Amino acid sequence: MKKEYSETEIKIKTAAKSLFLRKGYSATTTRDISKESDINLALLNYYFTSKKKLFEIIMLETFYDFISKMVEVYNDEKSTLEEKLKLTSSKYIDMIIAEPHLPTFVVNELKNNPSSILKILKGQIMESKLVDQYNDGVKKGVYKKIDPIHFVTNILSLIVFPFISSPIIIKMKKFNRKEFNDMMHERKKLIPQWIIQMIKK
Amino acid sequence: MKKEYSETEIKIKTAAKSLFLRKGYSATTTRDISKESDINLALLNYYFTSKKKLFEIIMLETFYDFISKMVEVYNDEKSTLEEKLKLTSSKYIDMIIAEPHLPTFVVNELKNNPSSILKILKGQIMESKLVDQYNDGVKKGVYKKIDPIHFVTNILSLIVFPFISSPIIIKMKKFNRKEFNDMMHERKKLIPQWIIQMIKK
DNA sequence: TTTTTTATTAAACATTTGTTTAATTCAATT
DNA sequence: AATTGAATTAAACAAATGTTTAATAAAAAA
Repeated sequence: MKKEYSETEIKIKTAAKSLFLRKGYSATTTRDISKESDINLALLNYYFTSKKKLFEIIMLETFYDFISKMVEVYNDEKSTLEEKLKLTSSKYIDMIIAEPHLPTFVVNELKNNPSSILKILKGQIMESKLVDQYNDGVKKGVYKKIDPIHFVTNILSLIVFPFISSPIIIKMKKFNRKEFNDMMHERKKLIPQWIIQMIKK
Repeated sequence: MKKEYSETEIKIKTAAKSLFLRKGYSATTTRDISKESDINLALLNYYFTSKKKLFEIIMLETFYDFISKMVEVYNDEKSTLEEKLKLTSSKYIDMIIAEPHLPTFVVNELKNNPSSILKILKGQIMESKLVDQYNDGVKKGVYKKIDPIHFVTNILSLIVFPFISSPIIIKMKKFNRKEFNDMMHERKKLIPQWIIQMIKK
């Protein structure tokens, strides 16, 4: 399944990923990539055929990472619903702090080319252990009976959206980057609490 | 303050807005705009000097609309906090259903050119009546004492993020557009309830 | 009507961009 | 050491793109 990449290929991919994430597909030129990776321009096409093909490889890998991280936690057999919430918040917030351009990148590709991305997404989320646990709670009468899509959506919204709107938050609160990140670390604890309150009867 | 635009200028602006929202700045060409608006290519520069200038005009107008809608409701003197939540959810969800490309457009510009957008954003949100009402609730001991930035962020997150991730939701639930919009209409009622539960002690 | 200003057009211009070619260097194999 | 194939390079190519020019048409002013 996995392809072995040579040193040069990795150099190209690394630079390309960084640029595509920061500036998007159209605004990134092949010469940008060759410069940033310090390889000859022609090698891009030599190894990856075209800018488009290179982009697709990077995009699929990135999106795959993004989804797997979630699915892993959601399907853990041992943990409770609340533990899953805590772990998801924590993992995702750390992940995005490390790569702040990730959300907008995913969002844009979702819009520009949904089909190719969504191939990766099967029933892993709506049929996950987490959703089972939510439905159990509904049956037992401890959680409100609402379509679990709202539950799943709300988790991601509260985690991801603040990053996307970080320039607004930073401006409103006169934050610097560090202060913003601290706020996000704070949310690791808050989001699971909020979600529980939202679903409890 | 406002400029009077001629018929041709409006044709250009309308086409350009539609394209910029759908495809973004870089992926939209001046020839695209001239074709879609059915005007001669040179008229774009004749009236708006450059693609960049045209984009800035459109972007500022769009962002201004986006913020004003929020600020209006947030600063209403007569309504309660809960009423403000209801009205915000309702207005924003309708607004984005009517123009689904708006969130990603704003998000991208926020990322690419935060300064020019954020000029519009003064203290209108953190010093709004809504935040006052929240702080009053905290003082009275009915709301939890948490930085109001979380409160404000959560409202926007729960409203806007589902649109941004609509392709994922549509895929997970095998929705069509209409079914997705129905889900969003449902959230008009749910979001205010959720927010209240989140802040209540 | 004549003149002057404004609006519109087709064509051209200079860059930029993705990709290819053909030559050269490097590494492995014989 | 000679040969073969892969890797790298500089240069070139064609197409796309933002912008300008110079000519014409239309509208407004004289």
